[in-house]
Parts: sequence; structure tokens; C-alpha cells
Amino acid sequence: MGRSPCCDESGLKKGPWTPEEDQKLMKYIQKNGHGSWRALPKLAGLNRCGKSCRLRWTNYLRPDIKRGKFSQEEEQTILNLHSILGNKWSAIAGHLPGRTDNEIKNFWNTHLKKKLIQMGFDPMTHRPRTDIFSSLPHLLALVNLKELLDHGSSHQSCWDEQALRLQAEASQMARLQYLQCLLQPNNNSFGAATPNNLNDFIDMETFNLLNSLCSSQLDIQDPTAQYPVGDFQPVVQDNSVPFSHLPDLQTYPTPPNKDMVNDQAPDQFTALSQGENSPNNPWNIPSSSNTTLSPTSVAPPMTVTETSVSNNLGDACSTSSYAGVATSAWSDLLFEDPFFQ
DNA sequence: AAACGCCTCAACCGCTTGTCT
DNA sequence: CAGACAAGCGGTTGAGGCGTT
Repeated sequence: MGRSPCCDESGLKKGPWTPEEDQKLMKYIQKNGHGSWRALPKLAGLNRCGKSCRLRWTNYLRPDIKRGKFSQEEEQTILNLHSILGNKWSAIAGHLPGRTDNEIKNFWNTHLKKKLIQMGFDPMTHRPRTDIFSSLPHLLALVNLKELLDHGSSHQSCWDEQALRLQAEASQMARLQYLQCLLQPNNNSFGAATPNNLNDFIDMETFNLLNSLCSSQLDIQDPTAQYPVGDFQPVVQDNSVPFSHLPDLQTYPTPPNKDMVNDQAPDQFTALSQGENSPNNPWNIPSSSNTTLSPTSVAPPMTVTETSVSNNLGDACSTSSYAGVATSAWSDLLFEDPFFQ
């Protein structure tokens, strides 16, 4: 495959666009369409390469571009889609009308990625990190605690608050680690939903997504749940969602997987094309006519039942509702947890 | 007020993919 | 089938804005 000549041909302007250049480009495209990007600069009277013109148009001048801050719903959609698609910015942008891939990529790199890291999640896998750096926030909290102790009893209320926070975090960390252990592909205690013995039904990507979703769910705390790790007790926060209020697992189909083929899992992809709030689209992923899901492999809808999930998660998730909590779990983690504001 | 550091995001770079000859 | 070209895509860069010292 040959490579297109780069824009570094001598004489062509680079760098920020001037309002005059913008005007020229807009007028030309509105009148003639962009046609061949390579030919466009000459025809439009611009001393730029075609690539630069295309980028300026698609990322900035296009009339349907939405400007301003990302809404909470958009953030949530990006997180959900990123857990499925990874760094496929254009595919993600296809589900966010008016947003460009570049904008989403920047937003991810400057905001969402940092948030996940801060929370101890691997931004690429959306799973809790197990390396030493993931413990850093907690180590820092311990340092703060020691400082408080050093300051003596005049900071008693502050100390109490800090201790409660640490207890809550420790409890959550323990449960995260426990569930992650259960979800390890080689751990048979989660027999019903590992790729090893479900590989006829579910591919690795779907497994990772489920893993991510299940980890997320841990922040929604069930006051009645019994946790198997030590003496840690769940600390119910004001923003916790009672499990009884969550939808039943059976009402939710398999999370959408980019490798699924329409005719193998029609409901999921009908849902994507129907858009948010569709009864078939519980993940609330906005629709797009631009994004195509590549039919490279086939993964029929997974048949994880409430029973199989609750049996295998055992006490860690003592009630039902598994996949359906994905979006609410993320929003709780990212937008309501005072630790990460 | 100046210097500094951090953050954001528009723009670029280079690779990949798709299409045409 | 191979090569050339066009367009798309994701990673990276750097100018400018902003807050802090």
C-alpha cells in the first residue's frame, strides 16, 4: 500500500487557521461540497494541504458540530462505549451526535482517563488495577491520616471522617478484589461465566465488558449483602441505589458487542440503530447511522441467568441484577462519589 | 506584575484501510 | 496481483489560556 504524500510540501501553510481561511473553506464547501480533498485547496483558493482542510472542516467548521461541555449522559455513553470498543474514537463519536472523534479523544485523555486512574481503574480495561500504583491514592490517604494523628485530638472530628472514609474504601477495595478474583478466567469458582467454559457463547471482549460492569456494580451497595472478606462491612452512602430498585437481569439482553452480527443478535443492534430509550437498548447508547459494527466474528446472545450469576458471585453480590446496572453504576462512581469530585 | 507550571484542545504526523487502475 | 492514491484514524505535539506562587 502506498502512502499519500504528506502535507509537508514546501510552501503550504501549517498551523492555526485564520478567520479568512475558515471563511474561504466554508464558502467553498457549502457551495460545491468537499469533493476531492486533495483538489479542494486549490479550487477554494487556500494555501493548505487537503488533509489540513479536511481536518479543519470535520473537527471545527462542520455546521452540525456541538460545542461546549460534555453532558453527564455523554460522559456515560463514552465510558460505556469505551469499555466495549476501546480507543475507537470515530466509532464512539458515531454514537454522540455533533461530537467529533478528536473532541472525544481529547476529553477522554484529559478528563475521563484521569478519573478512572484516580479511582484505581485501568482506563484501558475498565477493571480495577492490581499494580502498586493503583494503591497510591490509598497510601496517600494513609499519609494524610498520619498527619491528622500527629496533630492530636484537636482534629478529632476530622480524624473520624478520615477513618470512616478509609473504612469505606478498604471495604470497597476488598470486595473489588474478591470479585475480580472470581472473574479470573482460570478461576473455576465463577464457572458459569468464564471464557473457558462459555467460549461457545461469549467472546473475550464480552467477558471483559461483563467483568468491567460487574466491578462497577460493586459501588452500588446492598445493605443486606454479606461480604466474605474479613470483617469489612459495607458502608452505605447516601447515593447508594438499593438493589431492589434495580431492573431484573432477565429484562436485559447481552451488552452490545462490536463483533456481533445483526442477524445473530438482532435485538442488540436494532437497539443501537433505534437509539437511546429504546426498550432494546438498556445501555442507553445513542443511535448512529454512521457507525458500522464489523461482522468479523459471531457471538450469539449470552444466556447468563440470574441464578447463574448469583450462584457464582455468591455472597459478593447476593441479589440479582447484573448487566443491567452498568450505566447507573458508572454514573454513581464518577459523578456522585464525593471521593472523586 | 512577572515567572512558572499545568491543562486544554486544535492541528499535525504517520500509519492503515479502501478503492481504482 | 501490485502499486498509486485518497481518505480515515489514532497518537502526539505545542501554542495559548489560566491559576498559582
